[in-house]
Amino acid sequence: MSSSDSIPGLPPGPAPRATIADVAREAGVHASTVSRALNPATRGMVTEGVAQRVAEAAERLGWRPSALAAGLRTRKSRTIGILVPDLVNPIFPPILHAVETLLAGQGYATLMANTANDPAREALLIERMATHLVDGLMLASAAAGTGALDLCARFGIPAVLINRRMPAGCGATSAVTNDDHGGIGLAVAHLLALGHRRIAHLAGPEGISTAMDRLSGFRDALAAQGLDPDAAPILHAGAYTAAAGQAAMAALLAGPRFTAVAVANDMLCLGTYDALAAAGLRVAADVSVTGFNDMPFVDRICPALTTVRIQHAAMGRQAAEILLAEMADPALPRRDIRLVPELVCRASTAPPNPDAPCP
Amino acid sequence: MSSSDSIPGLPPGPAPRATIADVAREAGVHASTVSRALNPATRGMVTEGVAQRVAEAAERLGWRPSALAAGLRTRKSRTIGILVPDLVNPIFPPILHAVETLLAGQGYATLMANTANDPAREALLIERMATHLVDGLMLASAAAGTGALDLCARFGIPAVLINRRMPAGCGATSAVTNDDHGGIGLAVAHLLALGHRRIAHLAGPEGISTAMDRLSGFRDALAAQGLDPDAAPILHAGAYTAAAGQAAMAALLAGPRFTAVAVANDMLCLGTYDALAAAGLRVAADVSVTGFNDMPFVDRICPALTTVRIQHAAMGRQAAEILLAEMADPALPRRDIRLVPELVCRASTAPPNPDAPCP
DNA sequence: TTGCTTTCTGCAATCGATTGCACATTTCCC
DNA sequence: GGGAAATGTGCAATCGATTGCAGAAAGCAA
Repeated sequence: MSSSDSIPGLPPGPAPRATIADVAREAGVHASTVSRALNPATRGMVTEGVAQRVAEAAERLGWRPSALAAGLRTRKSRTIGILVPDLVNPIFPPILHAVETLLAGQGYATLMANTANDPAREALLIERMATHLVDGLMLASAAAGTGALDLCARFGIPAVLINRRMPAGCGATSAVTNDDHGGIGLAVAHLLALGHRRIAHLAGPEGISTAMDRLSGFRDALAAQGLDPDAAPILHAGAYTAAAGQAAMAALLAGPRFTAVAVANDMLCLGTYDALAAAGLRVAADVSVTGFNDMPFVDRICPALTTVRIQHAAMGRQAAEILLAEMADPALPRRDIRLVPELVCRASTAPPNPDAPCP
Repeated sequence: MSSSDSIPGLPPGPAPRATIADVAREAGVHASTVSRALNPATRGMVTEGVAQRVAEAAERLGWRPSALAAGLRTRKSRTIGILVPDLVNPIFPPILHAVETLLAGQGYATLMANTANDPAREALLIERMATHLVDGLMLASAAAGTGALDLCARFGIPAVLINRRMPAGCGATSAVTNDDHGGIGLAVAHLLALGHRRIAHLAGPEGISTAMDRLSGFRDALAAQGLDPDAAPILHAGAYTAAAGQAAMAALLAGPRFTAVAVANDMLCLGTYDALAAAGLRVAADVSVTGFNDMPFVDRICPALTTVRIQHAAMGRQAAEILLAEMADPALPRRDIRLVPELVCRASTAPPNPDAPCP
């Protein structure tokens, strides 16, 4: 039944793959004709009957194109690389999924790699992607001070940024990100509307655009309401992880009092919940918490998180489309897409509680 | 500053990549010598001084190997493919992460693709992986009746299965899975110990080994305590999704009464929670629920899920190691690794409540 | 110095598909 | 019916690295 049965008298192992030359022999034409007949783009250069014969021969021999051989000649691998900073953060799988689906539909394979937020590892991975001759690269790992884009430029690899931008003036690369500045404004407006006046900000790691934009958005949103941003407790977490969030929140709690905190990212919120619990404070009842990303499952945690929803799938899709377009025509102007987020109100926010215990 | 500055008088765009021939010219030796000097494995065939000179020339020209050209000749792409059934299910990212990390350490790139549980799509993706000449394939998407392994055999691609096995007698392929049969037994034993006697099973989709093994494990665990498995309410969900879990749980609730349910997978538990809430029943207090996988974040849902923890990272790591070993020596005997799971008791289970409302 | 290894390097073929160019048909038009 | 244009195929070079084989150089013994 299995096609791997070995034929007696022949060496074991699968039959060597048929090449275009085998197909040519089988069909009684030249290899170049086979190539033209089998490639949809050049199929028209060949007589209908010949194309038919070649297709049948190829089918009979079980011929499969070799992306390596074709790529060597055409200098295209039909492969796209994507670098994510932290695969285990659940905001990335939906993005990755959208990217992979769109690219697969266009016949591209996706080389995925995880930088673990490590610039050295990122550089190594970009080199390896270059070695594999990826036709384009999607970077979800952008951060200030890494030479990622320089590397891409040196290798001549078209690139787009996802989710994170580069600091301004860092060369022209298209990016698809969220309106982080405006998004955090939604959260702050919501807290203000609930009556909060002493609002803290648990910011993301410095050097990452999402952190910086949300921080400035936070300050601007306060200022717009006549509040003094410099009076607000603000602290940067060391990383976008629950553990870093817990540590930073504990530190915030040790400072001046506040009744609500706008957190830069949902992952940090998980730690924030832990820190509040450890301090004997209840989320919402004592301290309101807002997140950012609406990552999967935060609607099911306790209490369900009020957060700023971003468009995961649209982000991946658009970035992939832009990359393909720029690969086809490198002269295309670079684009800077900001997807608009929306606030999702759940149970982690409430009006300020004057009786809240002081930690 | 940027290395992509174009030199006046030269055509724009990045400089064409240096080839081994360029390095040879620069170093004053033959291309074959360059190849030997630059390849760690053959480095010894060349005089120290020459190797030095070649290395410097390569450095100066910014030479990068072309995996395509090398692969064409050696028939190895230094690329491994991995097929997951549903990237958005959070049990896969940790597995993927472990695989990617281990493979990257060995110099392999990882081609990732999502089958969306669709056998046709899976076949297409395997073909594409073959086109890209992957050196090996990791399948987390195994299901009965798909020709995935036949395809791999036909293309001569070494493969290992992760998380899901093939039905018995389906050819020899190494697999790294959980002891699903024993794992669900832990959950059932826990429920029995709490005093439950009428225990239902919300099973996974038919045809998937995890579902079938957990089902038989559930029945055997009941039988071992002298309970009649045929009396237990059992229903298969249509897919490993929250929505399918909710639908199946609603259907179970319409049947004979039970005080606890052992659910085949954490994703289904999310839907189970929803269905119970819709029926006016409280998790734990009215109906105890156990899951399987201990996927990320189920410790933070409400109430925290009692579940069977599997070894995500170890699974990915071991599977990758086995694949590499079998690639190096195809004659190696096939292995069938079962990782042992453990029960994690949280808040979704409690002694049976005689006063629970009847839905 | 001769003769025989041992070491190192160069030569050229090779992997499999693509493509510019040339040649051979066929078609068309006057 | 002859010449020009259009169309279809074959030829051979090419992409960039690897590797079996052969020859040159160096080392060593006699």
